[in-house]
Amino acid sequence: MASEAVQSEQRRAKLDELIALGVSPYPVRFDRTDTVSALVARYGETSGPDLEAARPETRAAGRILSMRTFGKANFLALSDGLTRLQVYVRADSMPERDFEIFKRLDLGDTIGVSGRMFRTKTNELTIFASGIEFLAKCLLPLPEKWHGLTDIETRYRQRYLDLIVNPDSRRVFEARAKIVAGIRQFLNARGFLEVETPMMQPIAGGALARPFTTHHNALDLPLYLRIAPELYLKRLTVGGFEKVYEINRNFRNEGISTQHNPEFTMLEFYEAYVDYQHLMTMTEEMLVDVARSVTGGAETTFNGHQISFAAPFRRLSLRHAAAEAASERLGRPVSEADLRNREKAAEVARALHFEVQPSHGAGKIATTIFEGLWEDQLIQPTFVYDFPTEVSPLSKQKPDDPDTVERFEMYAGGFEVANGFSELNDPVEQRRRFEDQLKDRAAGDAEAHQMDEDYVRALEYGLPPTGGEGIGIDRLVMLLTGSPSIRDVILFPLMRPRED
RNA sequence: GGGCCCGUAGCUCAAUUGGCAGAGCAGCAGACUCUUAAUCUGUUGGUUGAAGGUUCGAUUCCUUCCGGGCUCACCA
Repeated sequence: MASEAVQSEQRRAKLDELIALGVSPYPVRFDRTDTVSALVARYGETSGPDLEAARPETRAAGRILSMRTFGKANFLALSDGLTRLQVYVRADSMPERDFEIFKRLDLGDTIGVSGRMFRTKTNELTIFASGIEFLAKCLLPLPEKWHGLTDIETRYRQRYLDLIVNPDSRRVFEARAKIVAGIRQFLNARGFLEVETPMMQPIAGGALARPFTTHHNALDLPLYLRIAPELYLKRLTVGGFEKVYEINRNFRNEGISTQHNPEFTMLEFYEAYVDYQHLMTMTEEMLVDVARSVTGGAETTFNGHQISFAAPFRRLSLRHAAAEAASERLGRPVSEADLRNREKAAEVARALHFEVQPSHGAGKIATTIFEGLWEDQLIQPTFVYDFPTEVSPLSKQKPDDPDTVERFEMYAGGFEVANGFSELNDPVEQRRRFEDQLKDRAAGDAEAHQMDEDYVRALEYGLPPTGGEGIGIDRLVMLLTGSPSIRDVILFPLMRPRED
């Protein structure tokens, strides 16, 4: 029998044999002199004769990912997770005890190898083993060596297995780390201060979304997992931190899709004395900088599209673009003025088969039309700017147009990546906007903003003119790594628990 | 939450119109002193996601449930 349970039994039996030989089954440490990656980096270009002359000694460790045995001459592939290196094992070149260990090894076991570097007859860089130490047992059979692990569900549920056998998966998460590091470097170099603000908040503000709820026992206090750090970061700008940012998790109790995970990572940054125009320029600089650090250039391939982060990004005025697309779709003229008129805008939306709720004003309807007609076509990085005030409770109005705010969203790959605006810093107007939100809330909109008295008070102390922006890190990583699902760029995406 | 699709050995996949559940890898036993998905000989391994139903007979058809994928809605 060789079901999984039986194979596991067989592996355990080999471990018991090692114990009987006096081998420690789970030793505490192995003093390696080099990682496998370091050895390949150092000797990857060194010729066989040069290695024979130098005979460099090493102690390396890793997981066995393949074995080819020939009785007396044996080869195995040792991996440090990042790189593979061949090990040559022969009975007459190591203590008998070490060869007894070797004979009882399974694919997936972790070992330490001491020996010297050389090249085989086929010129492959190899450790000529003079000793083997057993370091950890793999009690379960690994996925197949050639096809790897392709089952999507298993890859997400058992990410460790995915990482062992699928190097491409590992590369995505290495790229993710580079992207985040690149963003920090970019902001730090410009004098931004990284801060941490509450994940648990008495009022879930800063965005329009349903929160997760929790409870603090000692204080008997209902709390929300934050949906955004925005209102806390702006309090810090009131406090005199003129350039702040935070890279951390947000939690939104909404649907799961290829572009949504209930917890996701967001960069938010705020800079005093700048407006949304400045933010757009800065975003172009940041993204091309980060793209270069990951892909080597400004280009990436996503869902079969070649995407370029080279500046300048396309710019579309929301109402203008919505009117233009609606005109084209309906075959009759629709003007921006029409989209500012509630009745006319609603009529256009219905003609386009978009849902219009009684509580929706002209601004919400114009935004719905825009998103419905444009969003999935915005493959190249595009700034959509000048949003209706109605859908932007925290943004500052344009000086000459109170129905429009200085706000933009950046789209790429067919979805929203960033959202930024000139911050509303008039406490009277902010209170009025919150009150509008409360009306929506009373009308049943669970995503409408709550009143935050302390935030209004902070504004009363005076927030300087400030620009602020959020960038969805997961989505940016999707674009820069060519990953079609957000679950491919989150190590442990949320899954429904499975009964084992 | 709605619609469509998927679930067969540890892994990757087959199975004709409803007619004996199979292969490769891994495993096990053996051969082999430079292999590269090593090769060769032999061999183990299945509650076909679960429970019902139709049928002489179900991996196959039907129902329900479980898990997943895509998509729509919500949203970032």
